[in-house]
Amino acid sequence: MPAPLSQAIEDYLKAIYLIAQQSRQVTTTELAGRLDVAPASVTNMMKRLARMRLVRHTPYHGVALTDTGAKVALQVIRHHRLLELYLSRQLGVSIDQVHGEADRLEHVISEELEDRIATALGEPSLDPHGDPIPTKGGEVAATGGRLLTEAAPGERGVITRVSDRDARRVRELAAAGLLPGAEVEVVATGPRVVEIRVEGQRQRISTALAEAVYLDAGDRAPAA
Amino acid sequence: MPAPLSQAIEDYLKAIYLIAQQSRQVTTTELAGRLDVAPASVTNMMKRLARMRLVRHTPYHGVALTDTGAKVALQVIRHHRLLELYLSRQLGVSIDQVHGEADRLEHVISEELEDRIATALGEPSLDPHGDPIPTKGGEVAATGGRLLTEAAPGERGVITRVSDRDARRVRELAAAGLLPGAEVEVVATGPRVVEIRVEGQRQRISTALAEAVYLDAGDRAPAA
DNA sequence: CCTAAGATTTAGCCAATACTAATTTAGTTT
DNA sequence: AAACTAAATTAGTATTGGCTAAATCTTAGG
Repeated sequence: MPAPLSQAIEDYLKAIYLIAQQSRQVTTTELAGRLDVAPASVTNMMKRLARMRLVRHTPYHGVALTDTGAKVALQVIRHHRLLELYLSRQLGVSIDQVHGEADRLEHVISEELEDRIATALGEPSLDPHGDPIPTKGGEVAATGGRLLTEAAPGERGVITRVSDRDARRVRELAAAGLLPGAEVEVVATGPRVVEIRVEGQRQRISTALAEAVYLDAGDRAPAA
Repeated sequence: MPAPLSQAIEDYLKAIYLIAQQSRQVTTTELAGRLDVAPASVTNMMKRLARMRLVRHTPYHGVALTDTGAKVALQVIRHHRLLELYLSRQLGVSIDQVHGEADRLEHVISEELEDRIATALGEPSLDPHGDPIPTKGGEVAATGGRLLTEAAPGERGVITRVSDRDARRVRELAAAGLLPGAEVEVVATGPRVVEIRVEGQRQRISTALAEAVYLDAGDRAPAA
């Protein structure tokens, strides 16, 4: 079997995967920002990962995961999301904290523990933020849905996903009742603020916050 | 707050604590053996830990934890034993595997998660091997009990503790029904083999195996 | 009381992973 | 097309934590 990969390597691969989902280019700076590391450190690591055939690196033009690299990334993401759900559901860890906790645990759980957690949760397919949990084989369900900020006034839908990147933002979303499953109707949109109705309650939230919320592909028109 | 200590440092402190429980001297070689590391590496680390005031190091004569060092060690051991119990009880991880799993998890769980685990378990005081779980304040119950190998034929007692150092040995103990709570009667002792009755069943086990088993301070004489 | 064996430490080295500062490249602007 | 800017890379350095080989200390036996 191959030598186990370091936590640092797993973090880089995960970050590359997640960035690649949103932009066609995975740049050095983007990675550096995401990992809170100097750009030079990223370049360094990219050369190492390329030598290990975990990424393909075109100097000055970004990196992409190889198949092997993607496998690793998906396995780490599976750990992460299973742990998030487990911590939330079985141990009552609050939704804004599960991400940070899982970021550390994801690197140290065994295959066996991963299986037991998945079984205990009933082989779930979504984490508490609505992100899909990759299968052991590395398949991931597509994440559909439209941005709350891109819905027109009058539209309504059910929240399917919220970004888990920043714990504070998640805490604010939770406080506003904006978590997966909640029903939202857009009342009015402005450049800085969005007015919505959540589970009957009228609310105004900042556009920044609303940008972390995704709705299902549901009705464009309000129900009668 | 102080910078968080590395996993390596935590491992050294834990090992020093555990060795100190059994021998008055904590030697370089003993540590090297326990941590599976070269003796020179231990010396190196001892100097570092001494500079950090986590241990007192008398060159050529061993180390001892400072109060600060002992606090850290006990906190790590608390994590370890809570996790062992949690994994065993809530996730069904087998008793010979919990130790290895906990060895990795112990370094990454937050204070908050520690608390939630302790609460979920009802603030337990013993781990699955019968080792006491230190309190948050760093108190540890004394581990009494006599070695199974030192009991005379005819004596009986309840197993209070088994060594968890080697997974294979624990697996053998589990297979023989020799886990904390089991009632044992010593039938005969020899240099290589011990004959016992466990929960009614006659068994012969190697002395090496029996050396990992501790009985309560109970009856020296067999019940009528 | 001296010496050899065994334990410990020292010296010098390496890999992983990060940093800053300096340089180079790519892409855009005039 | 020259020049500028932003991004990326290179060069050189530090720290952590490990290693081997060589030197040194402790201690038990003779």
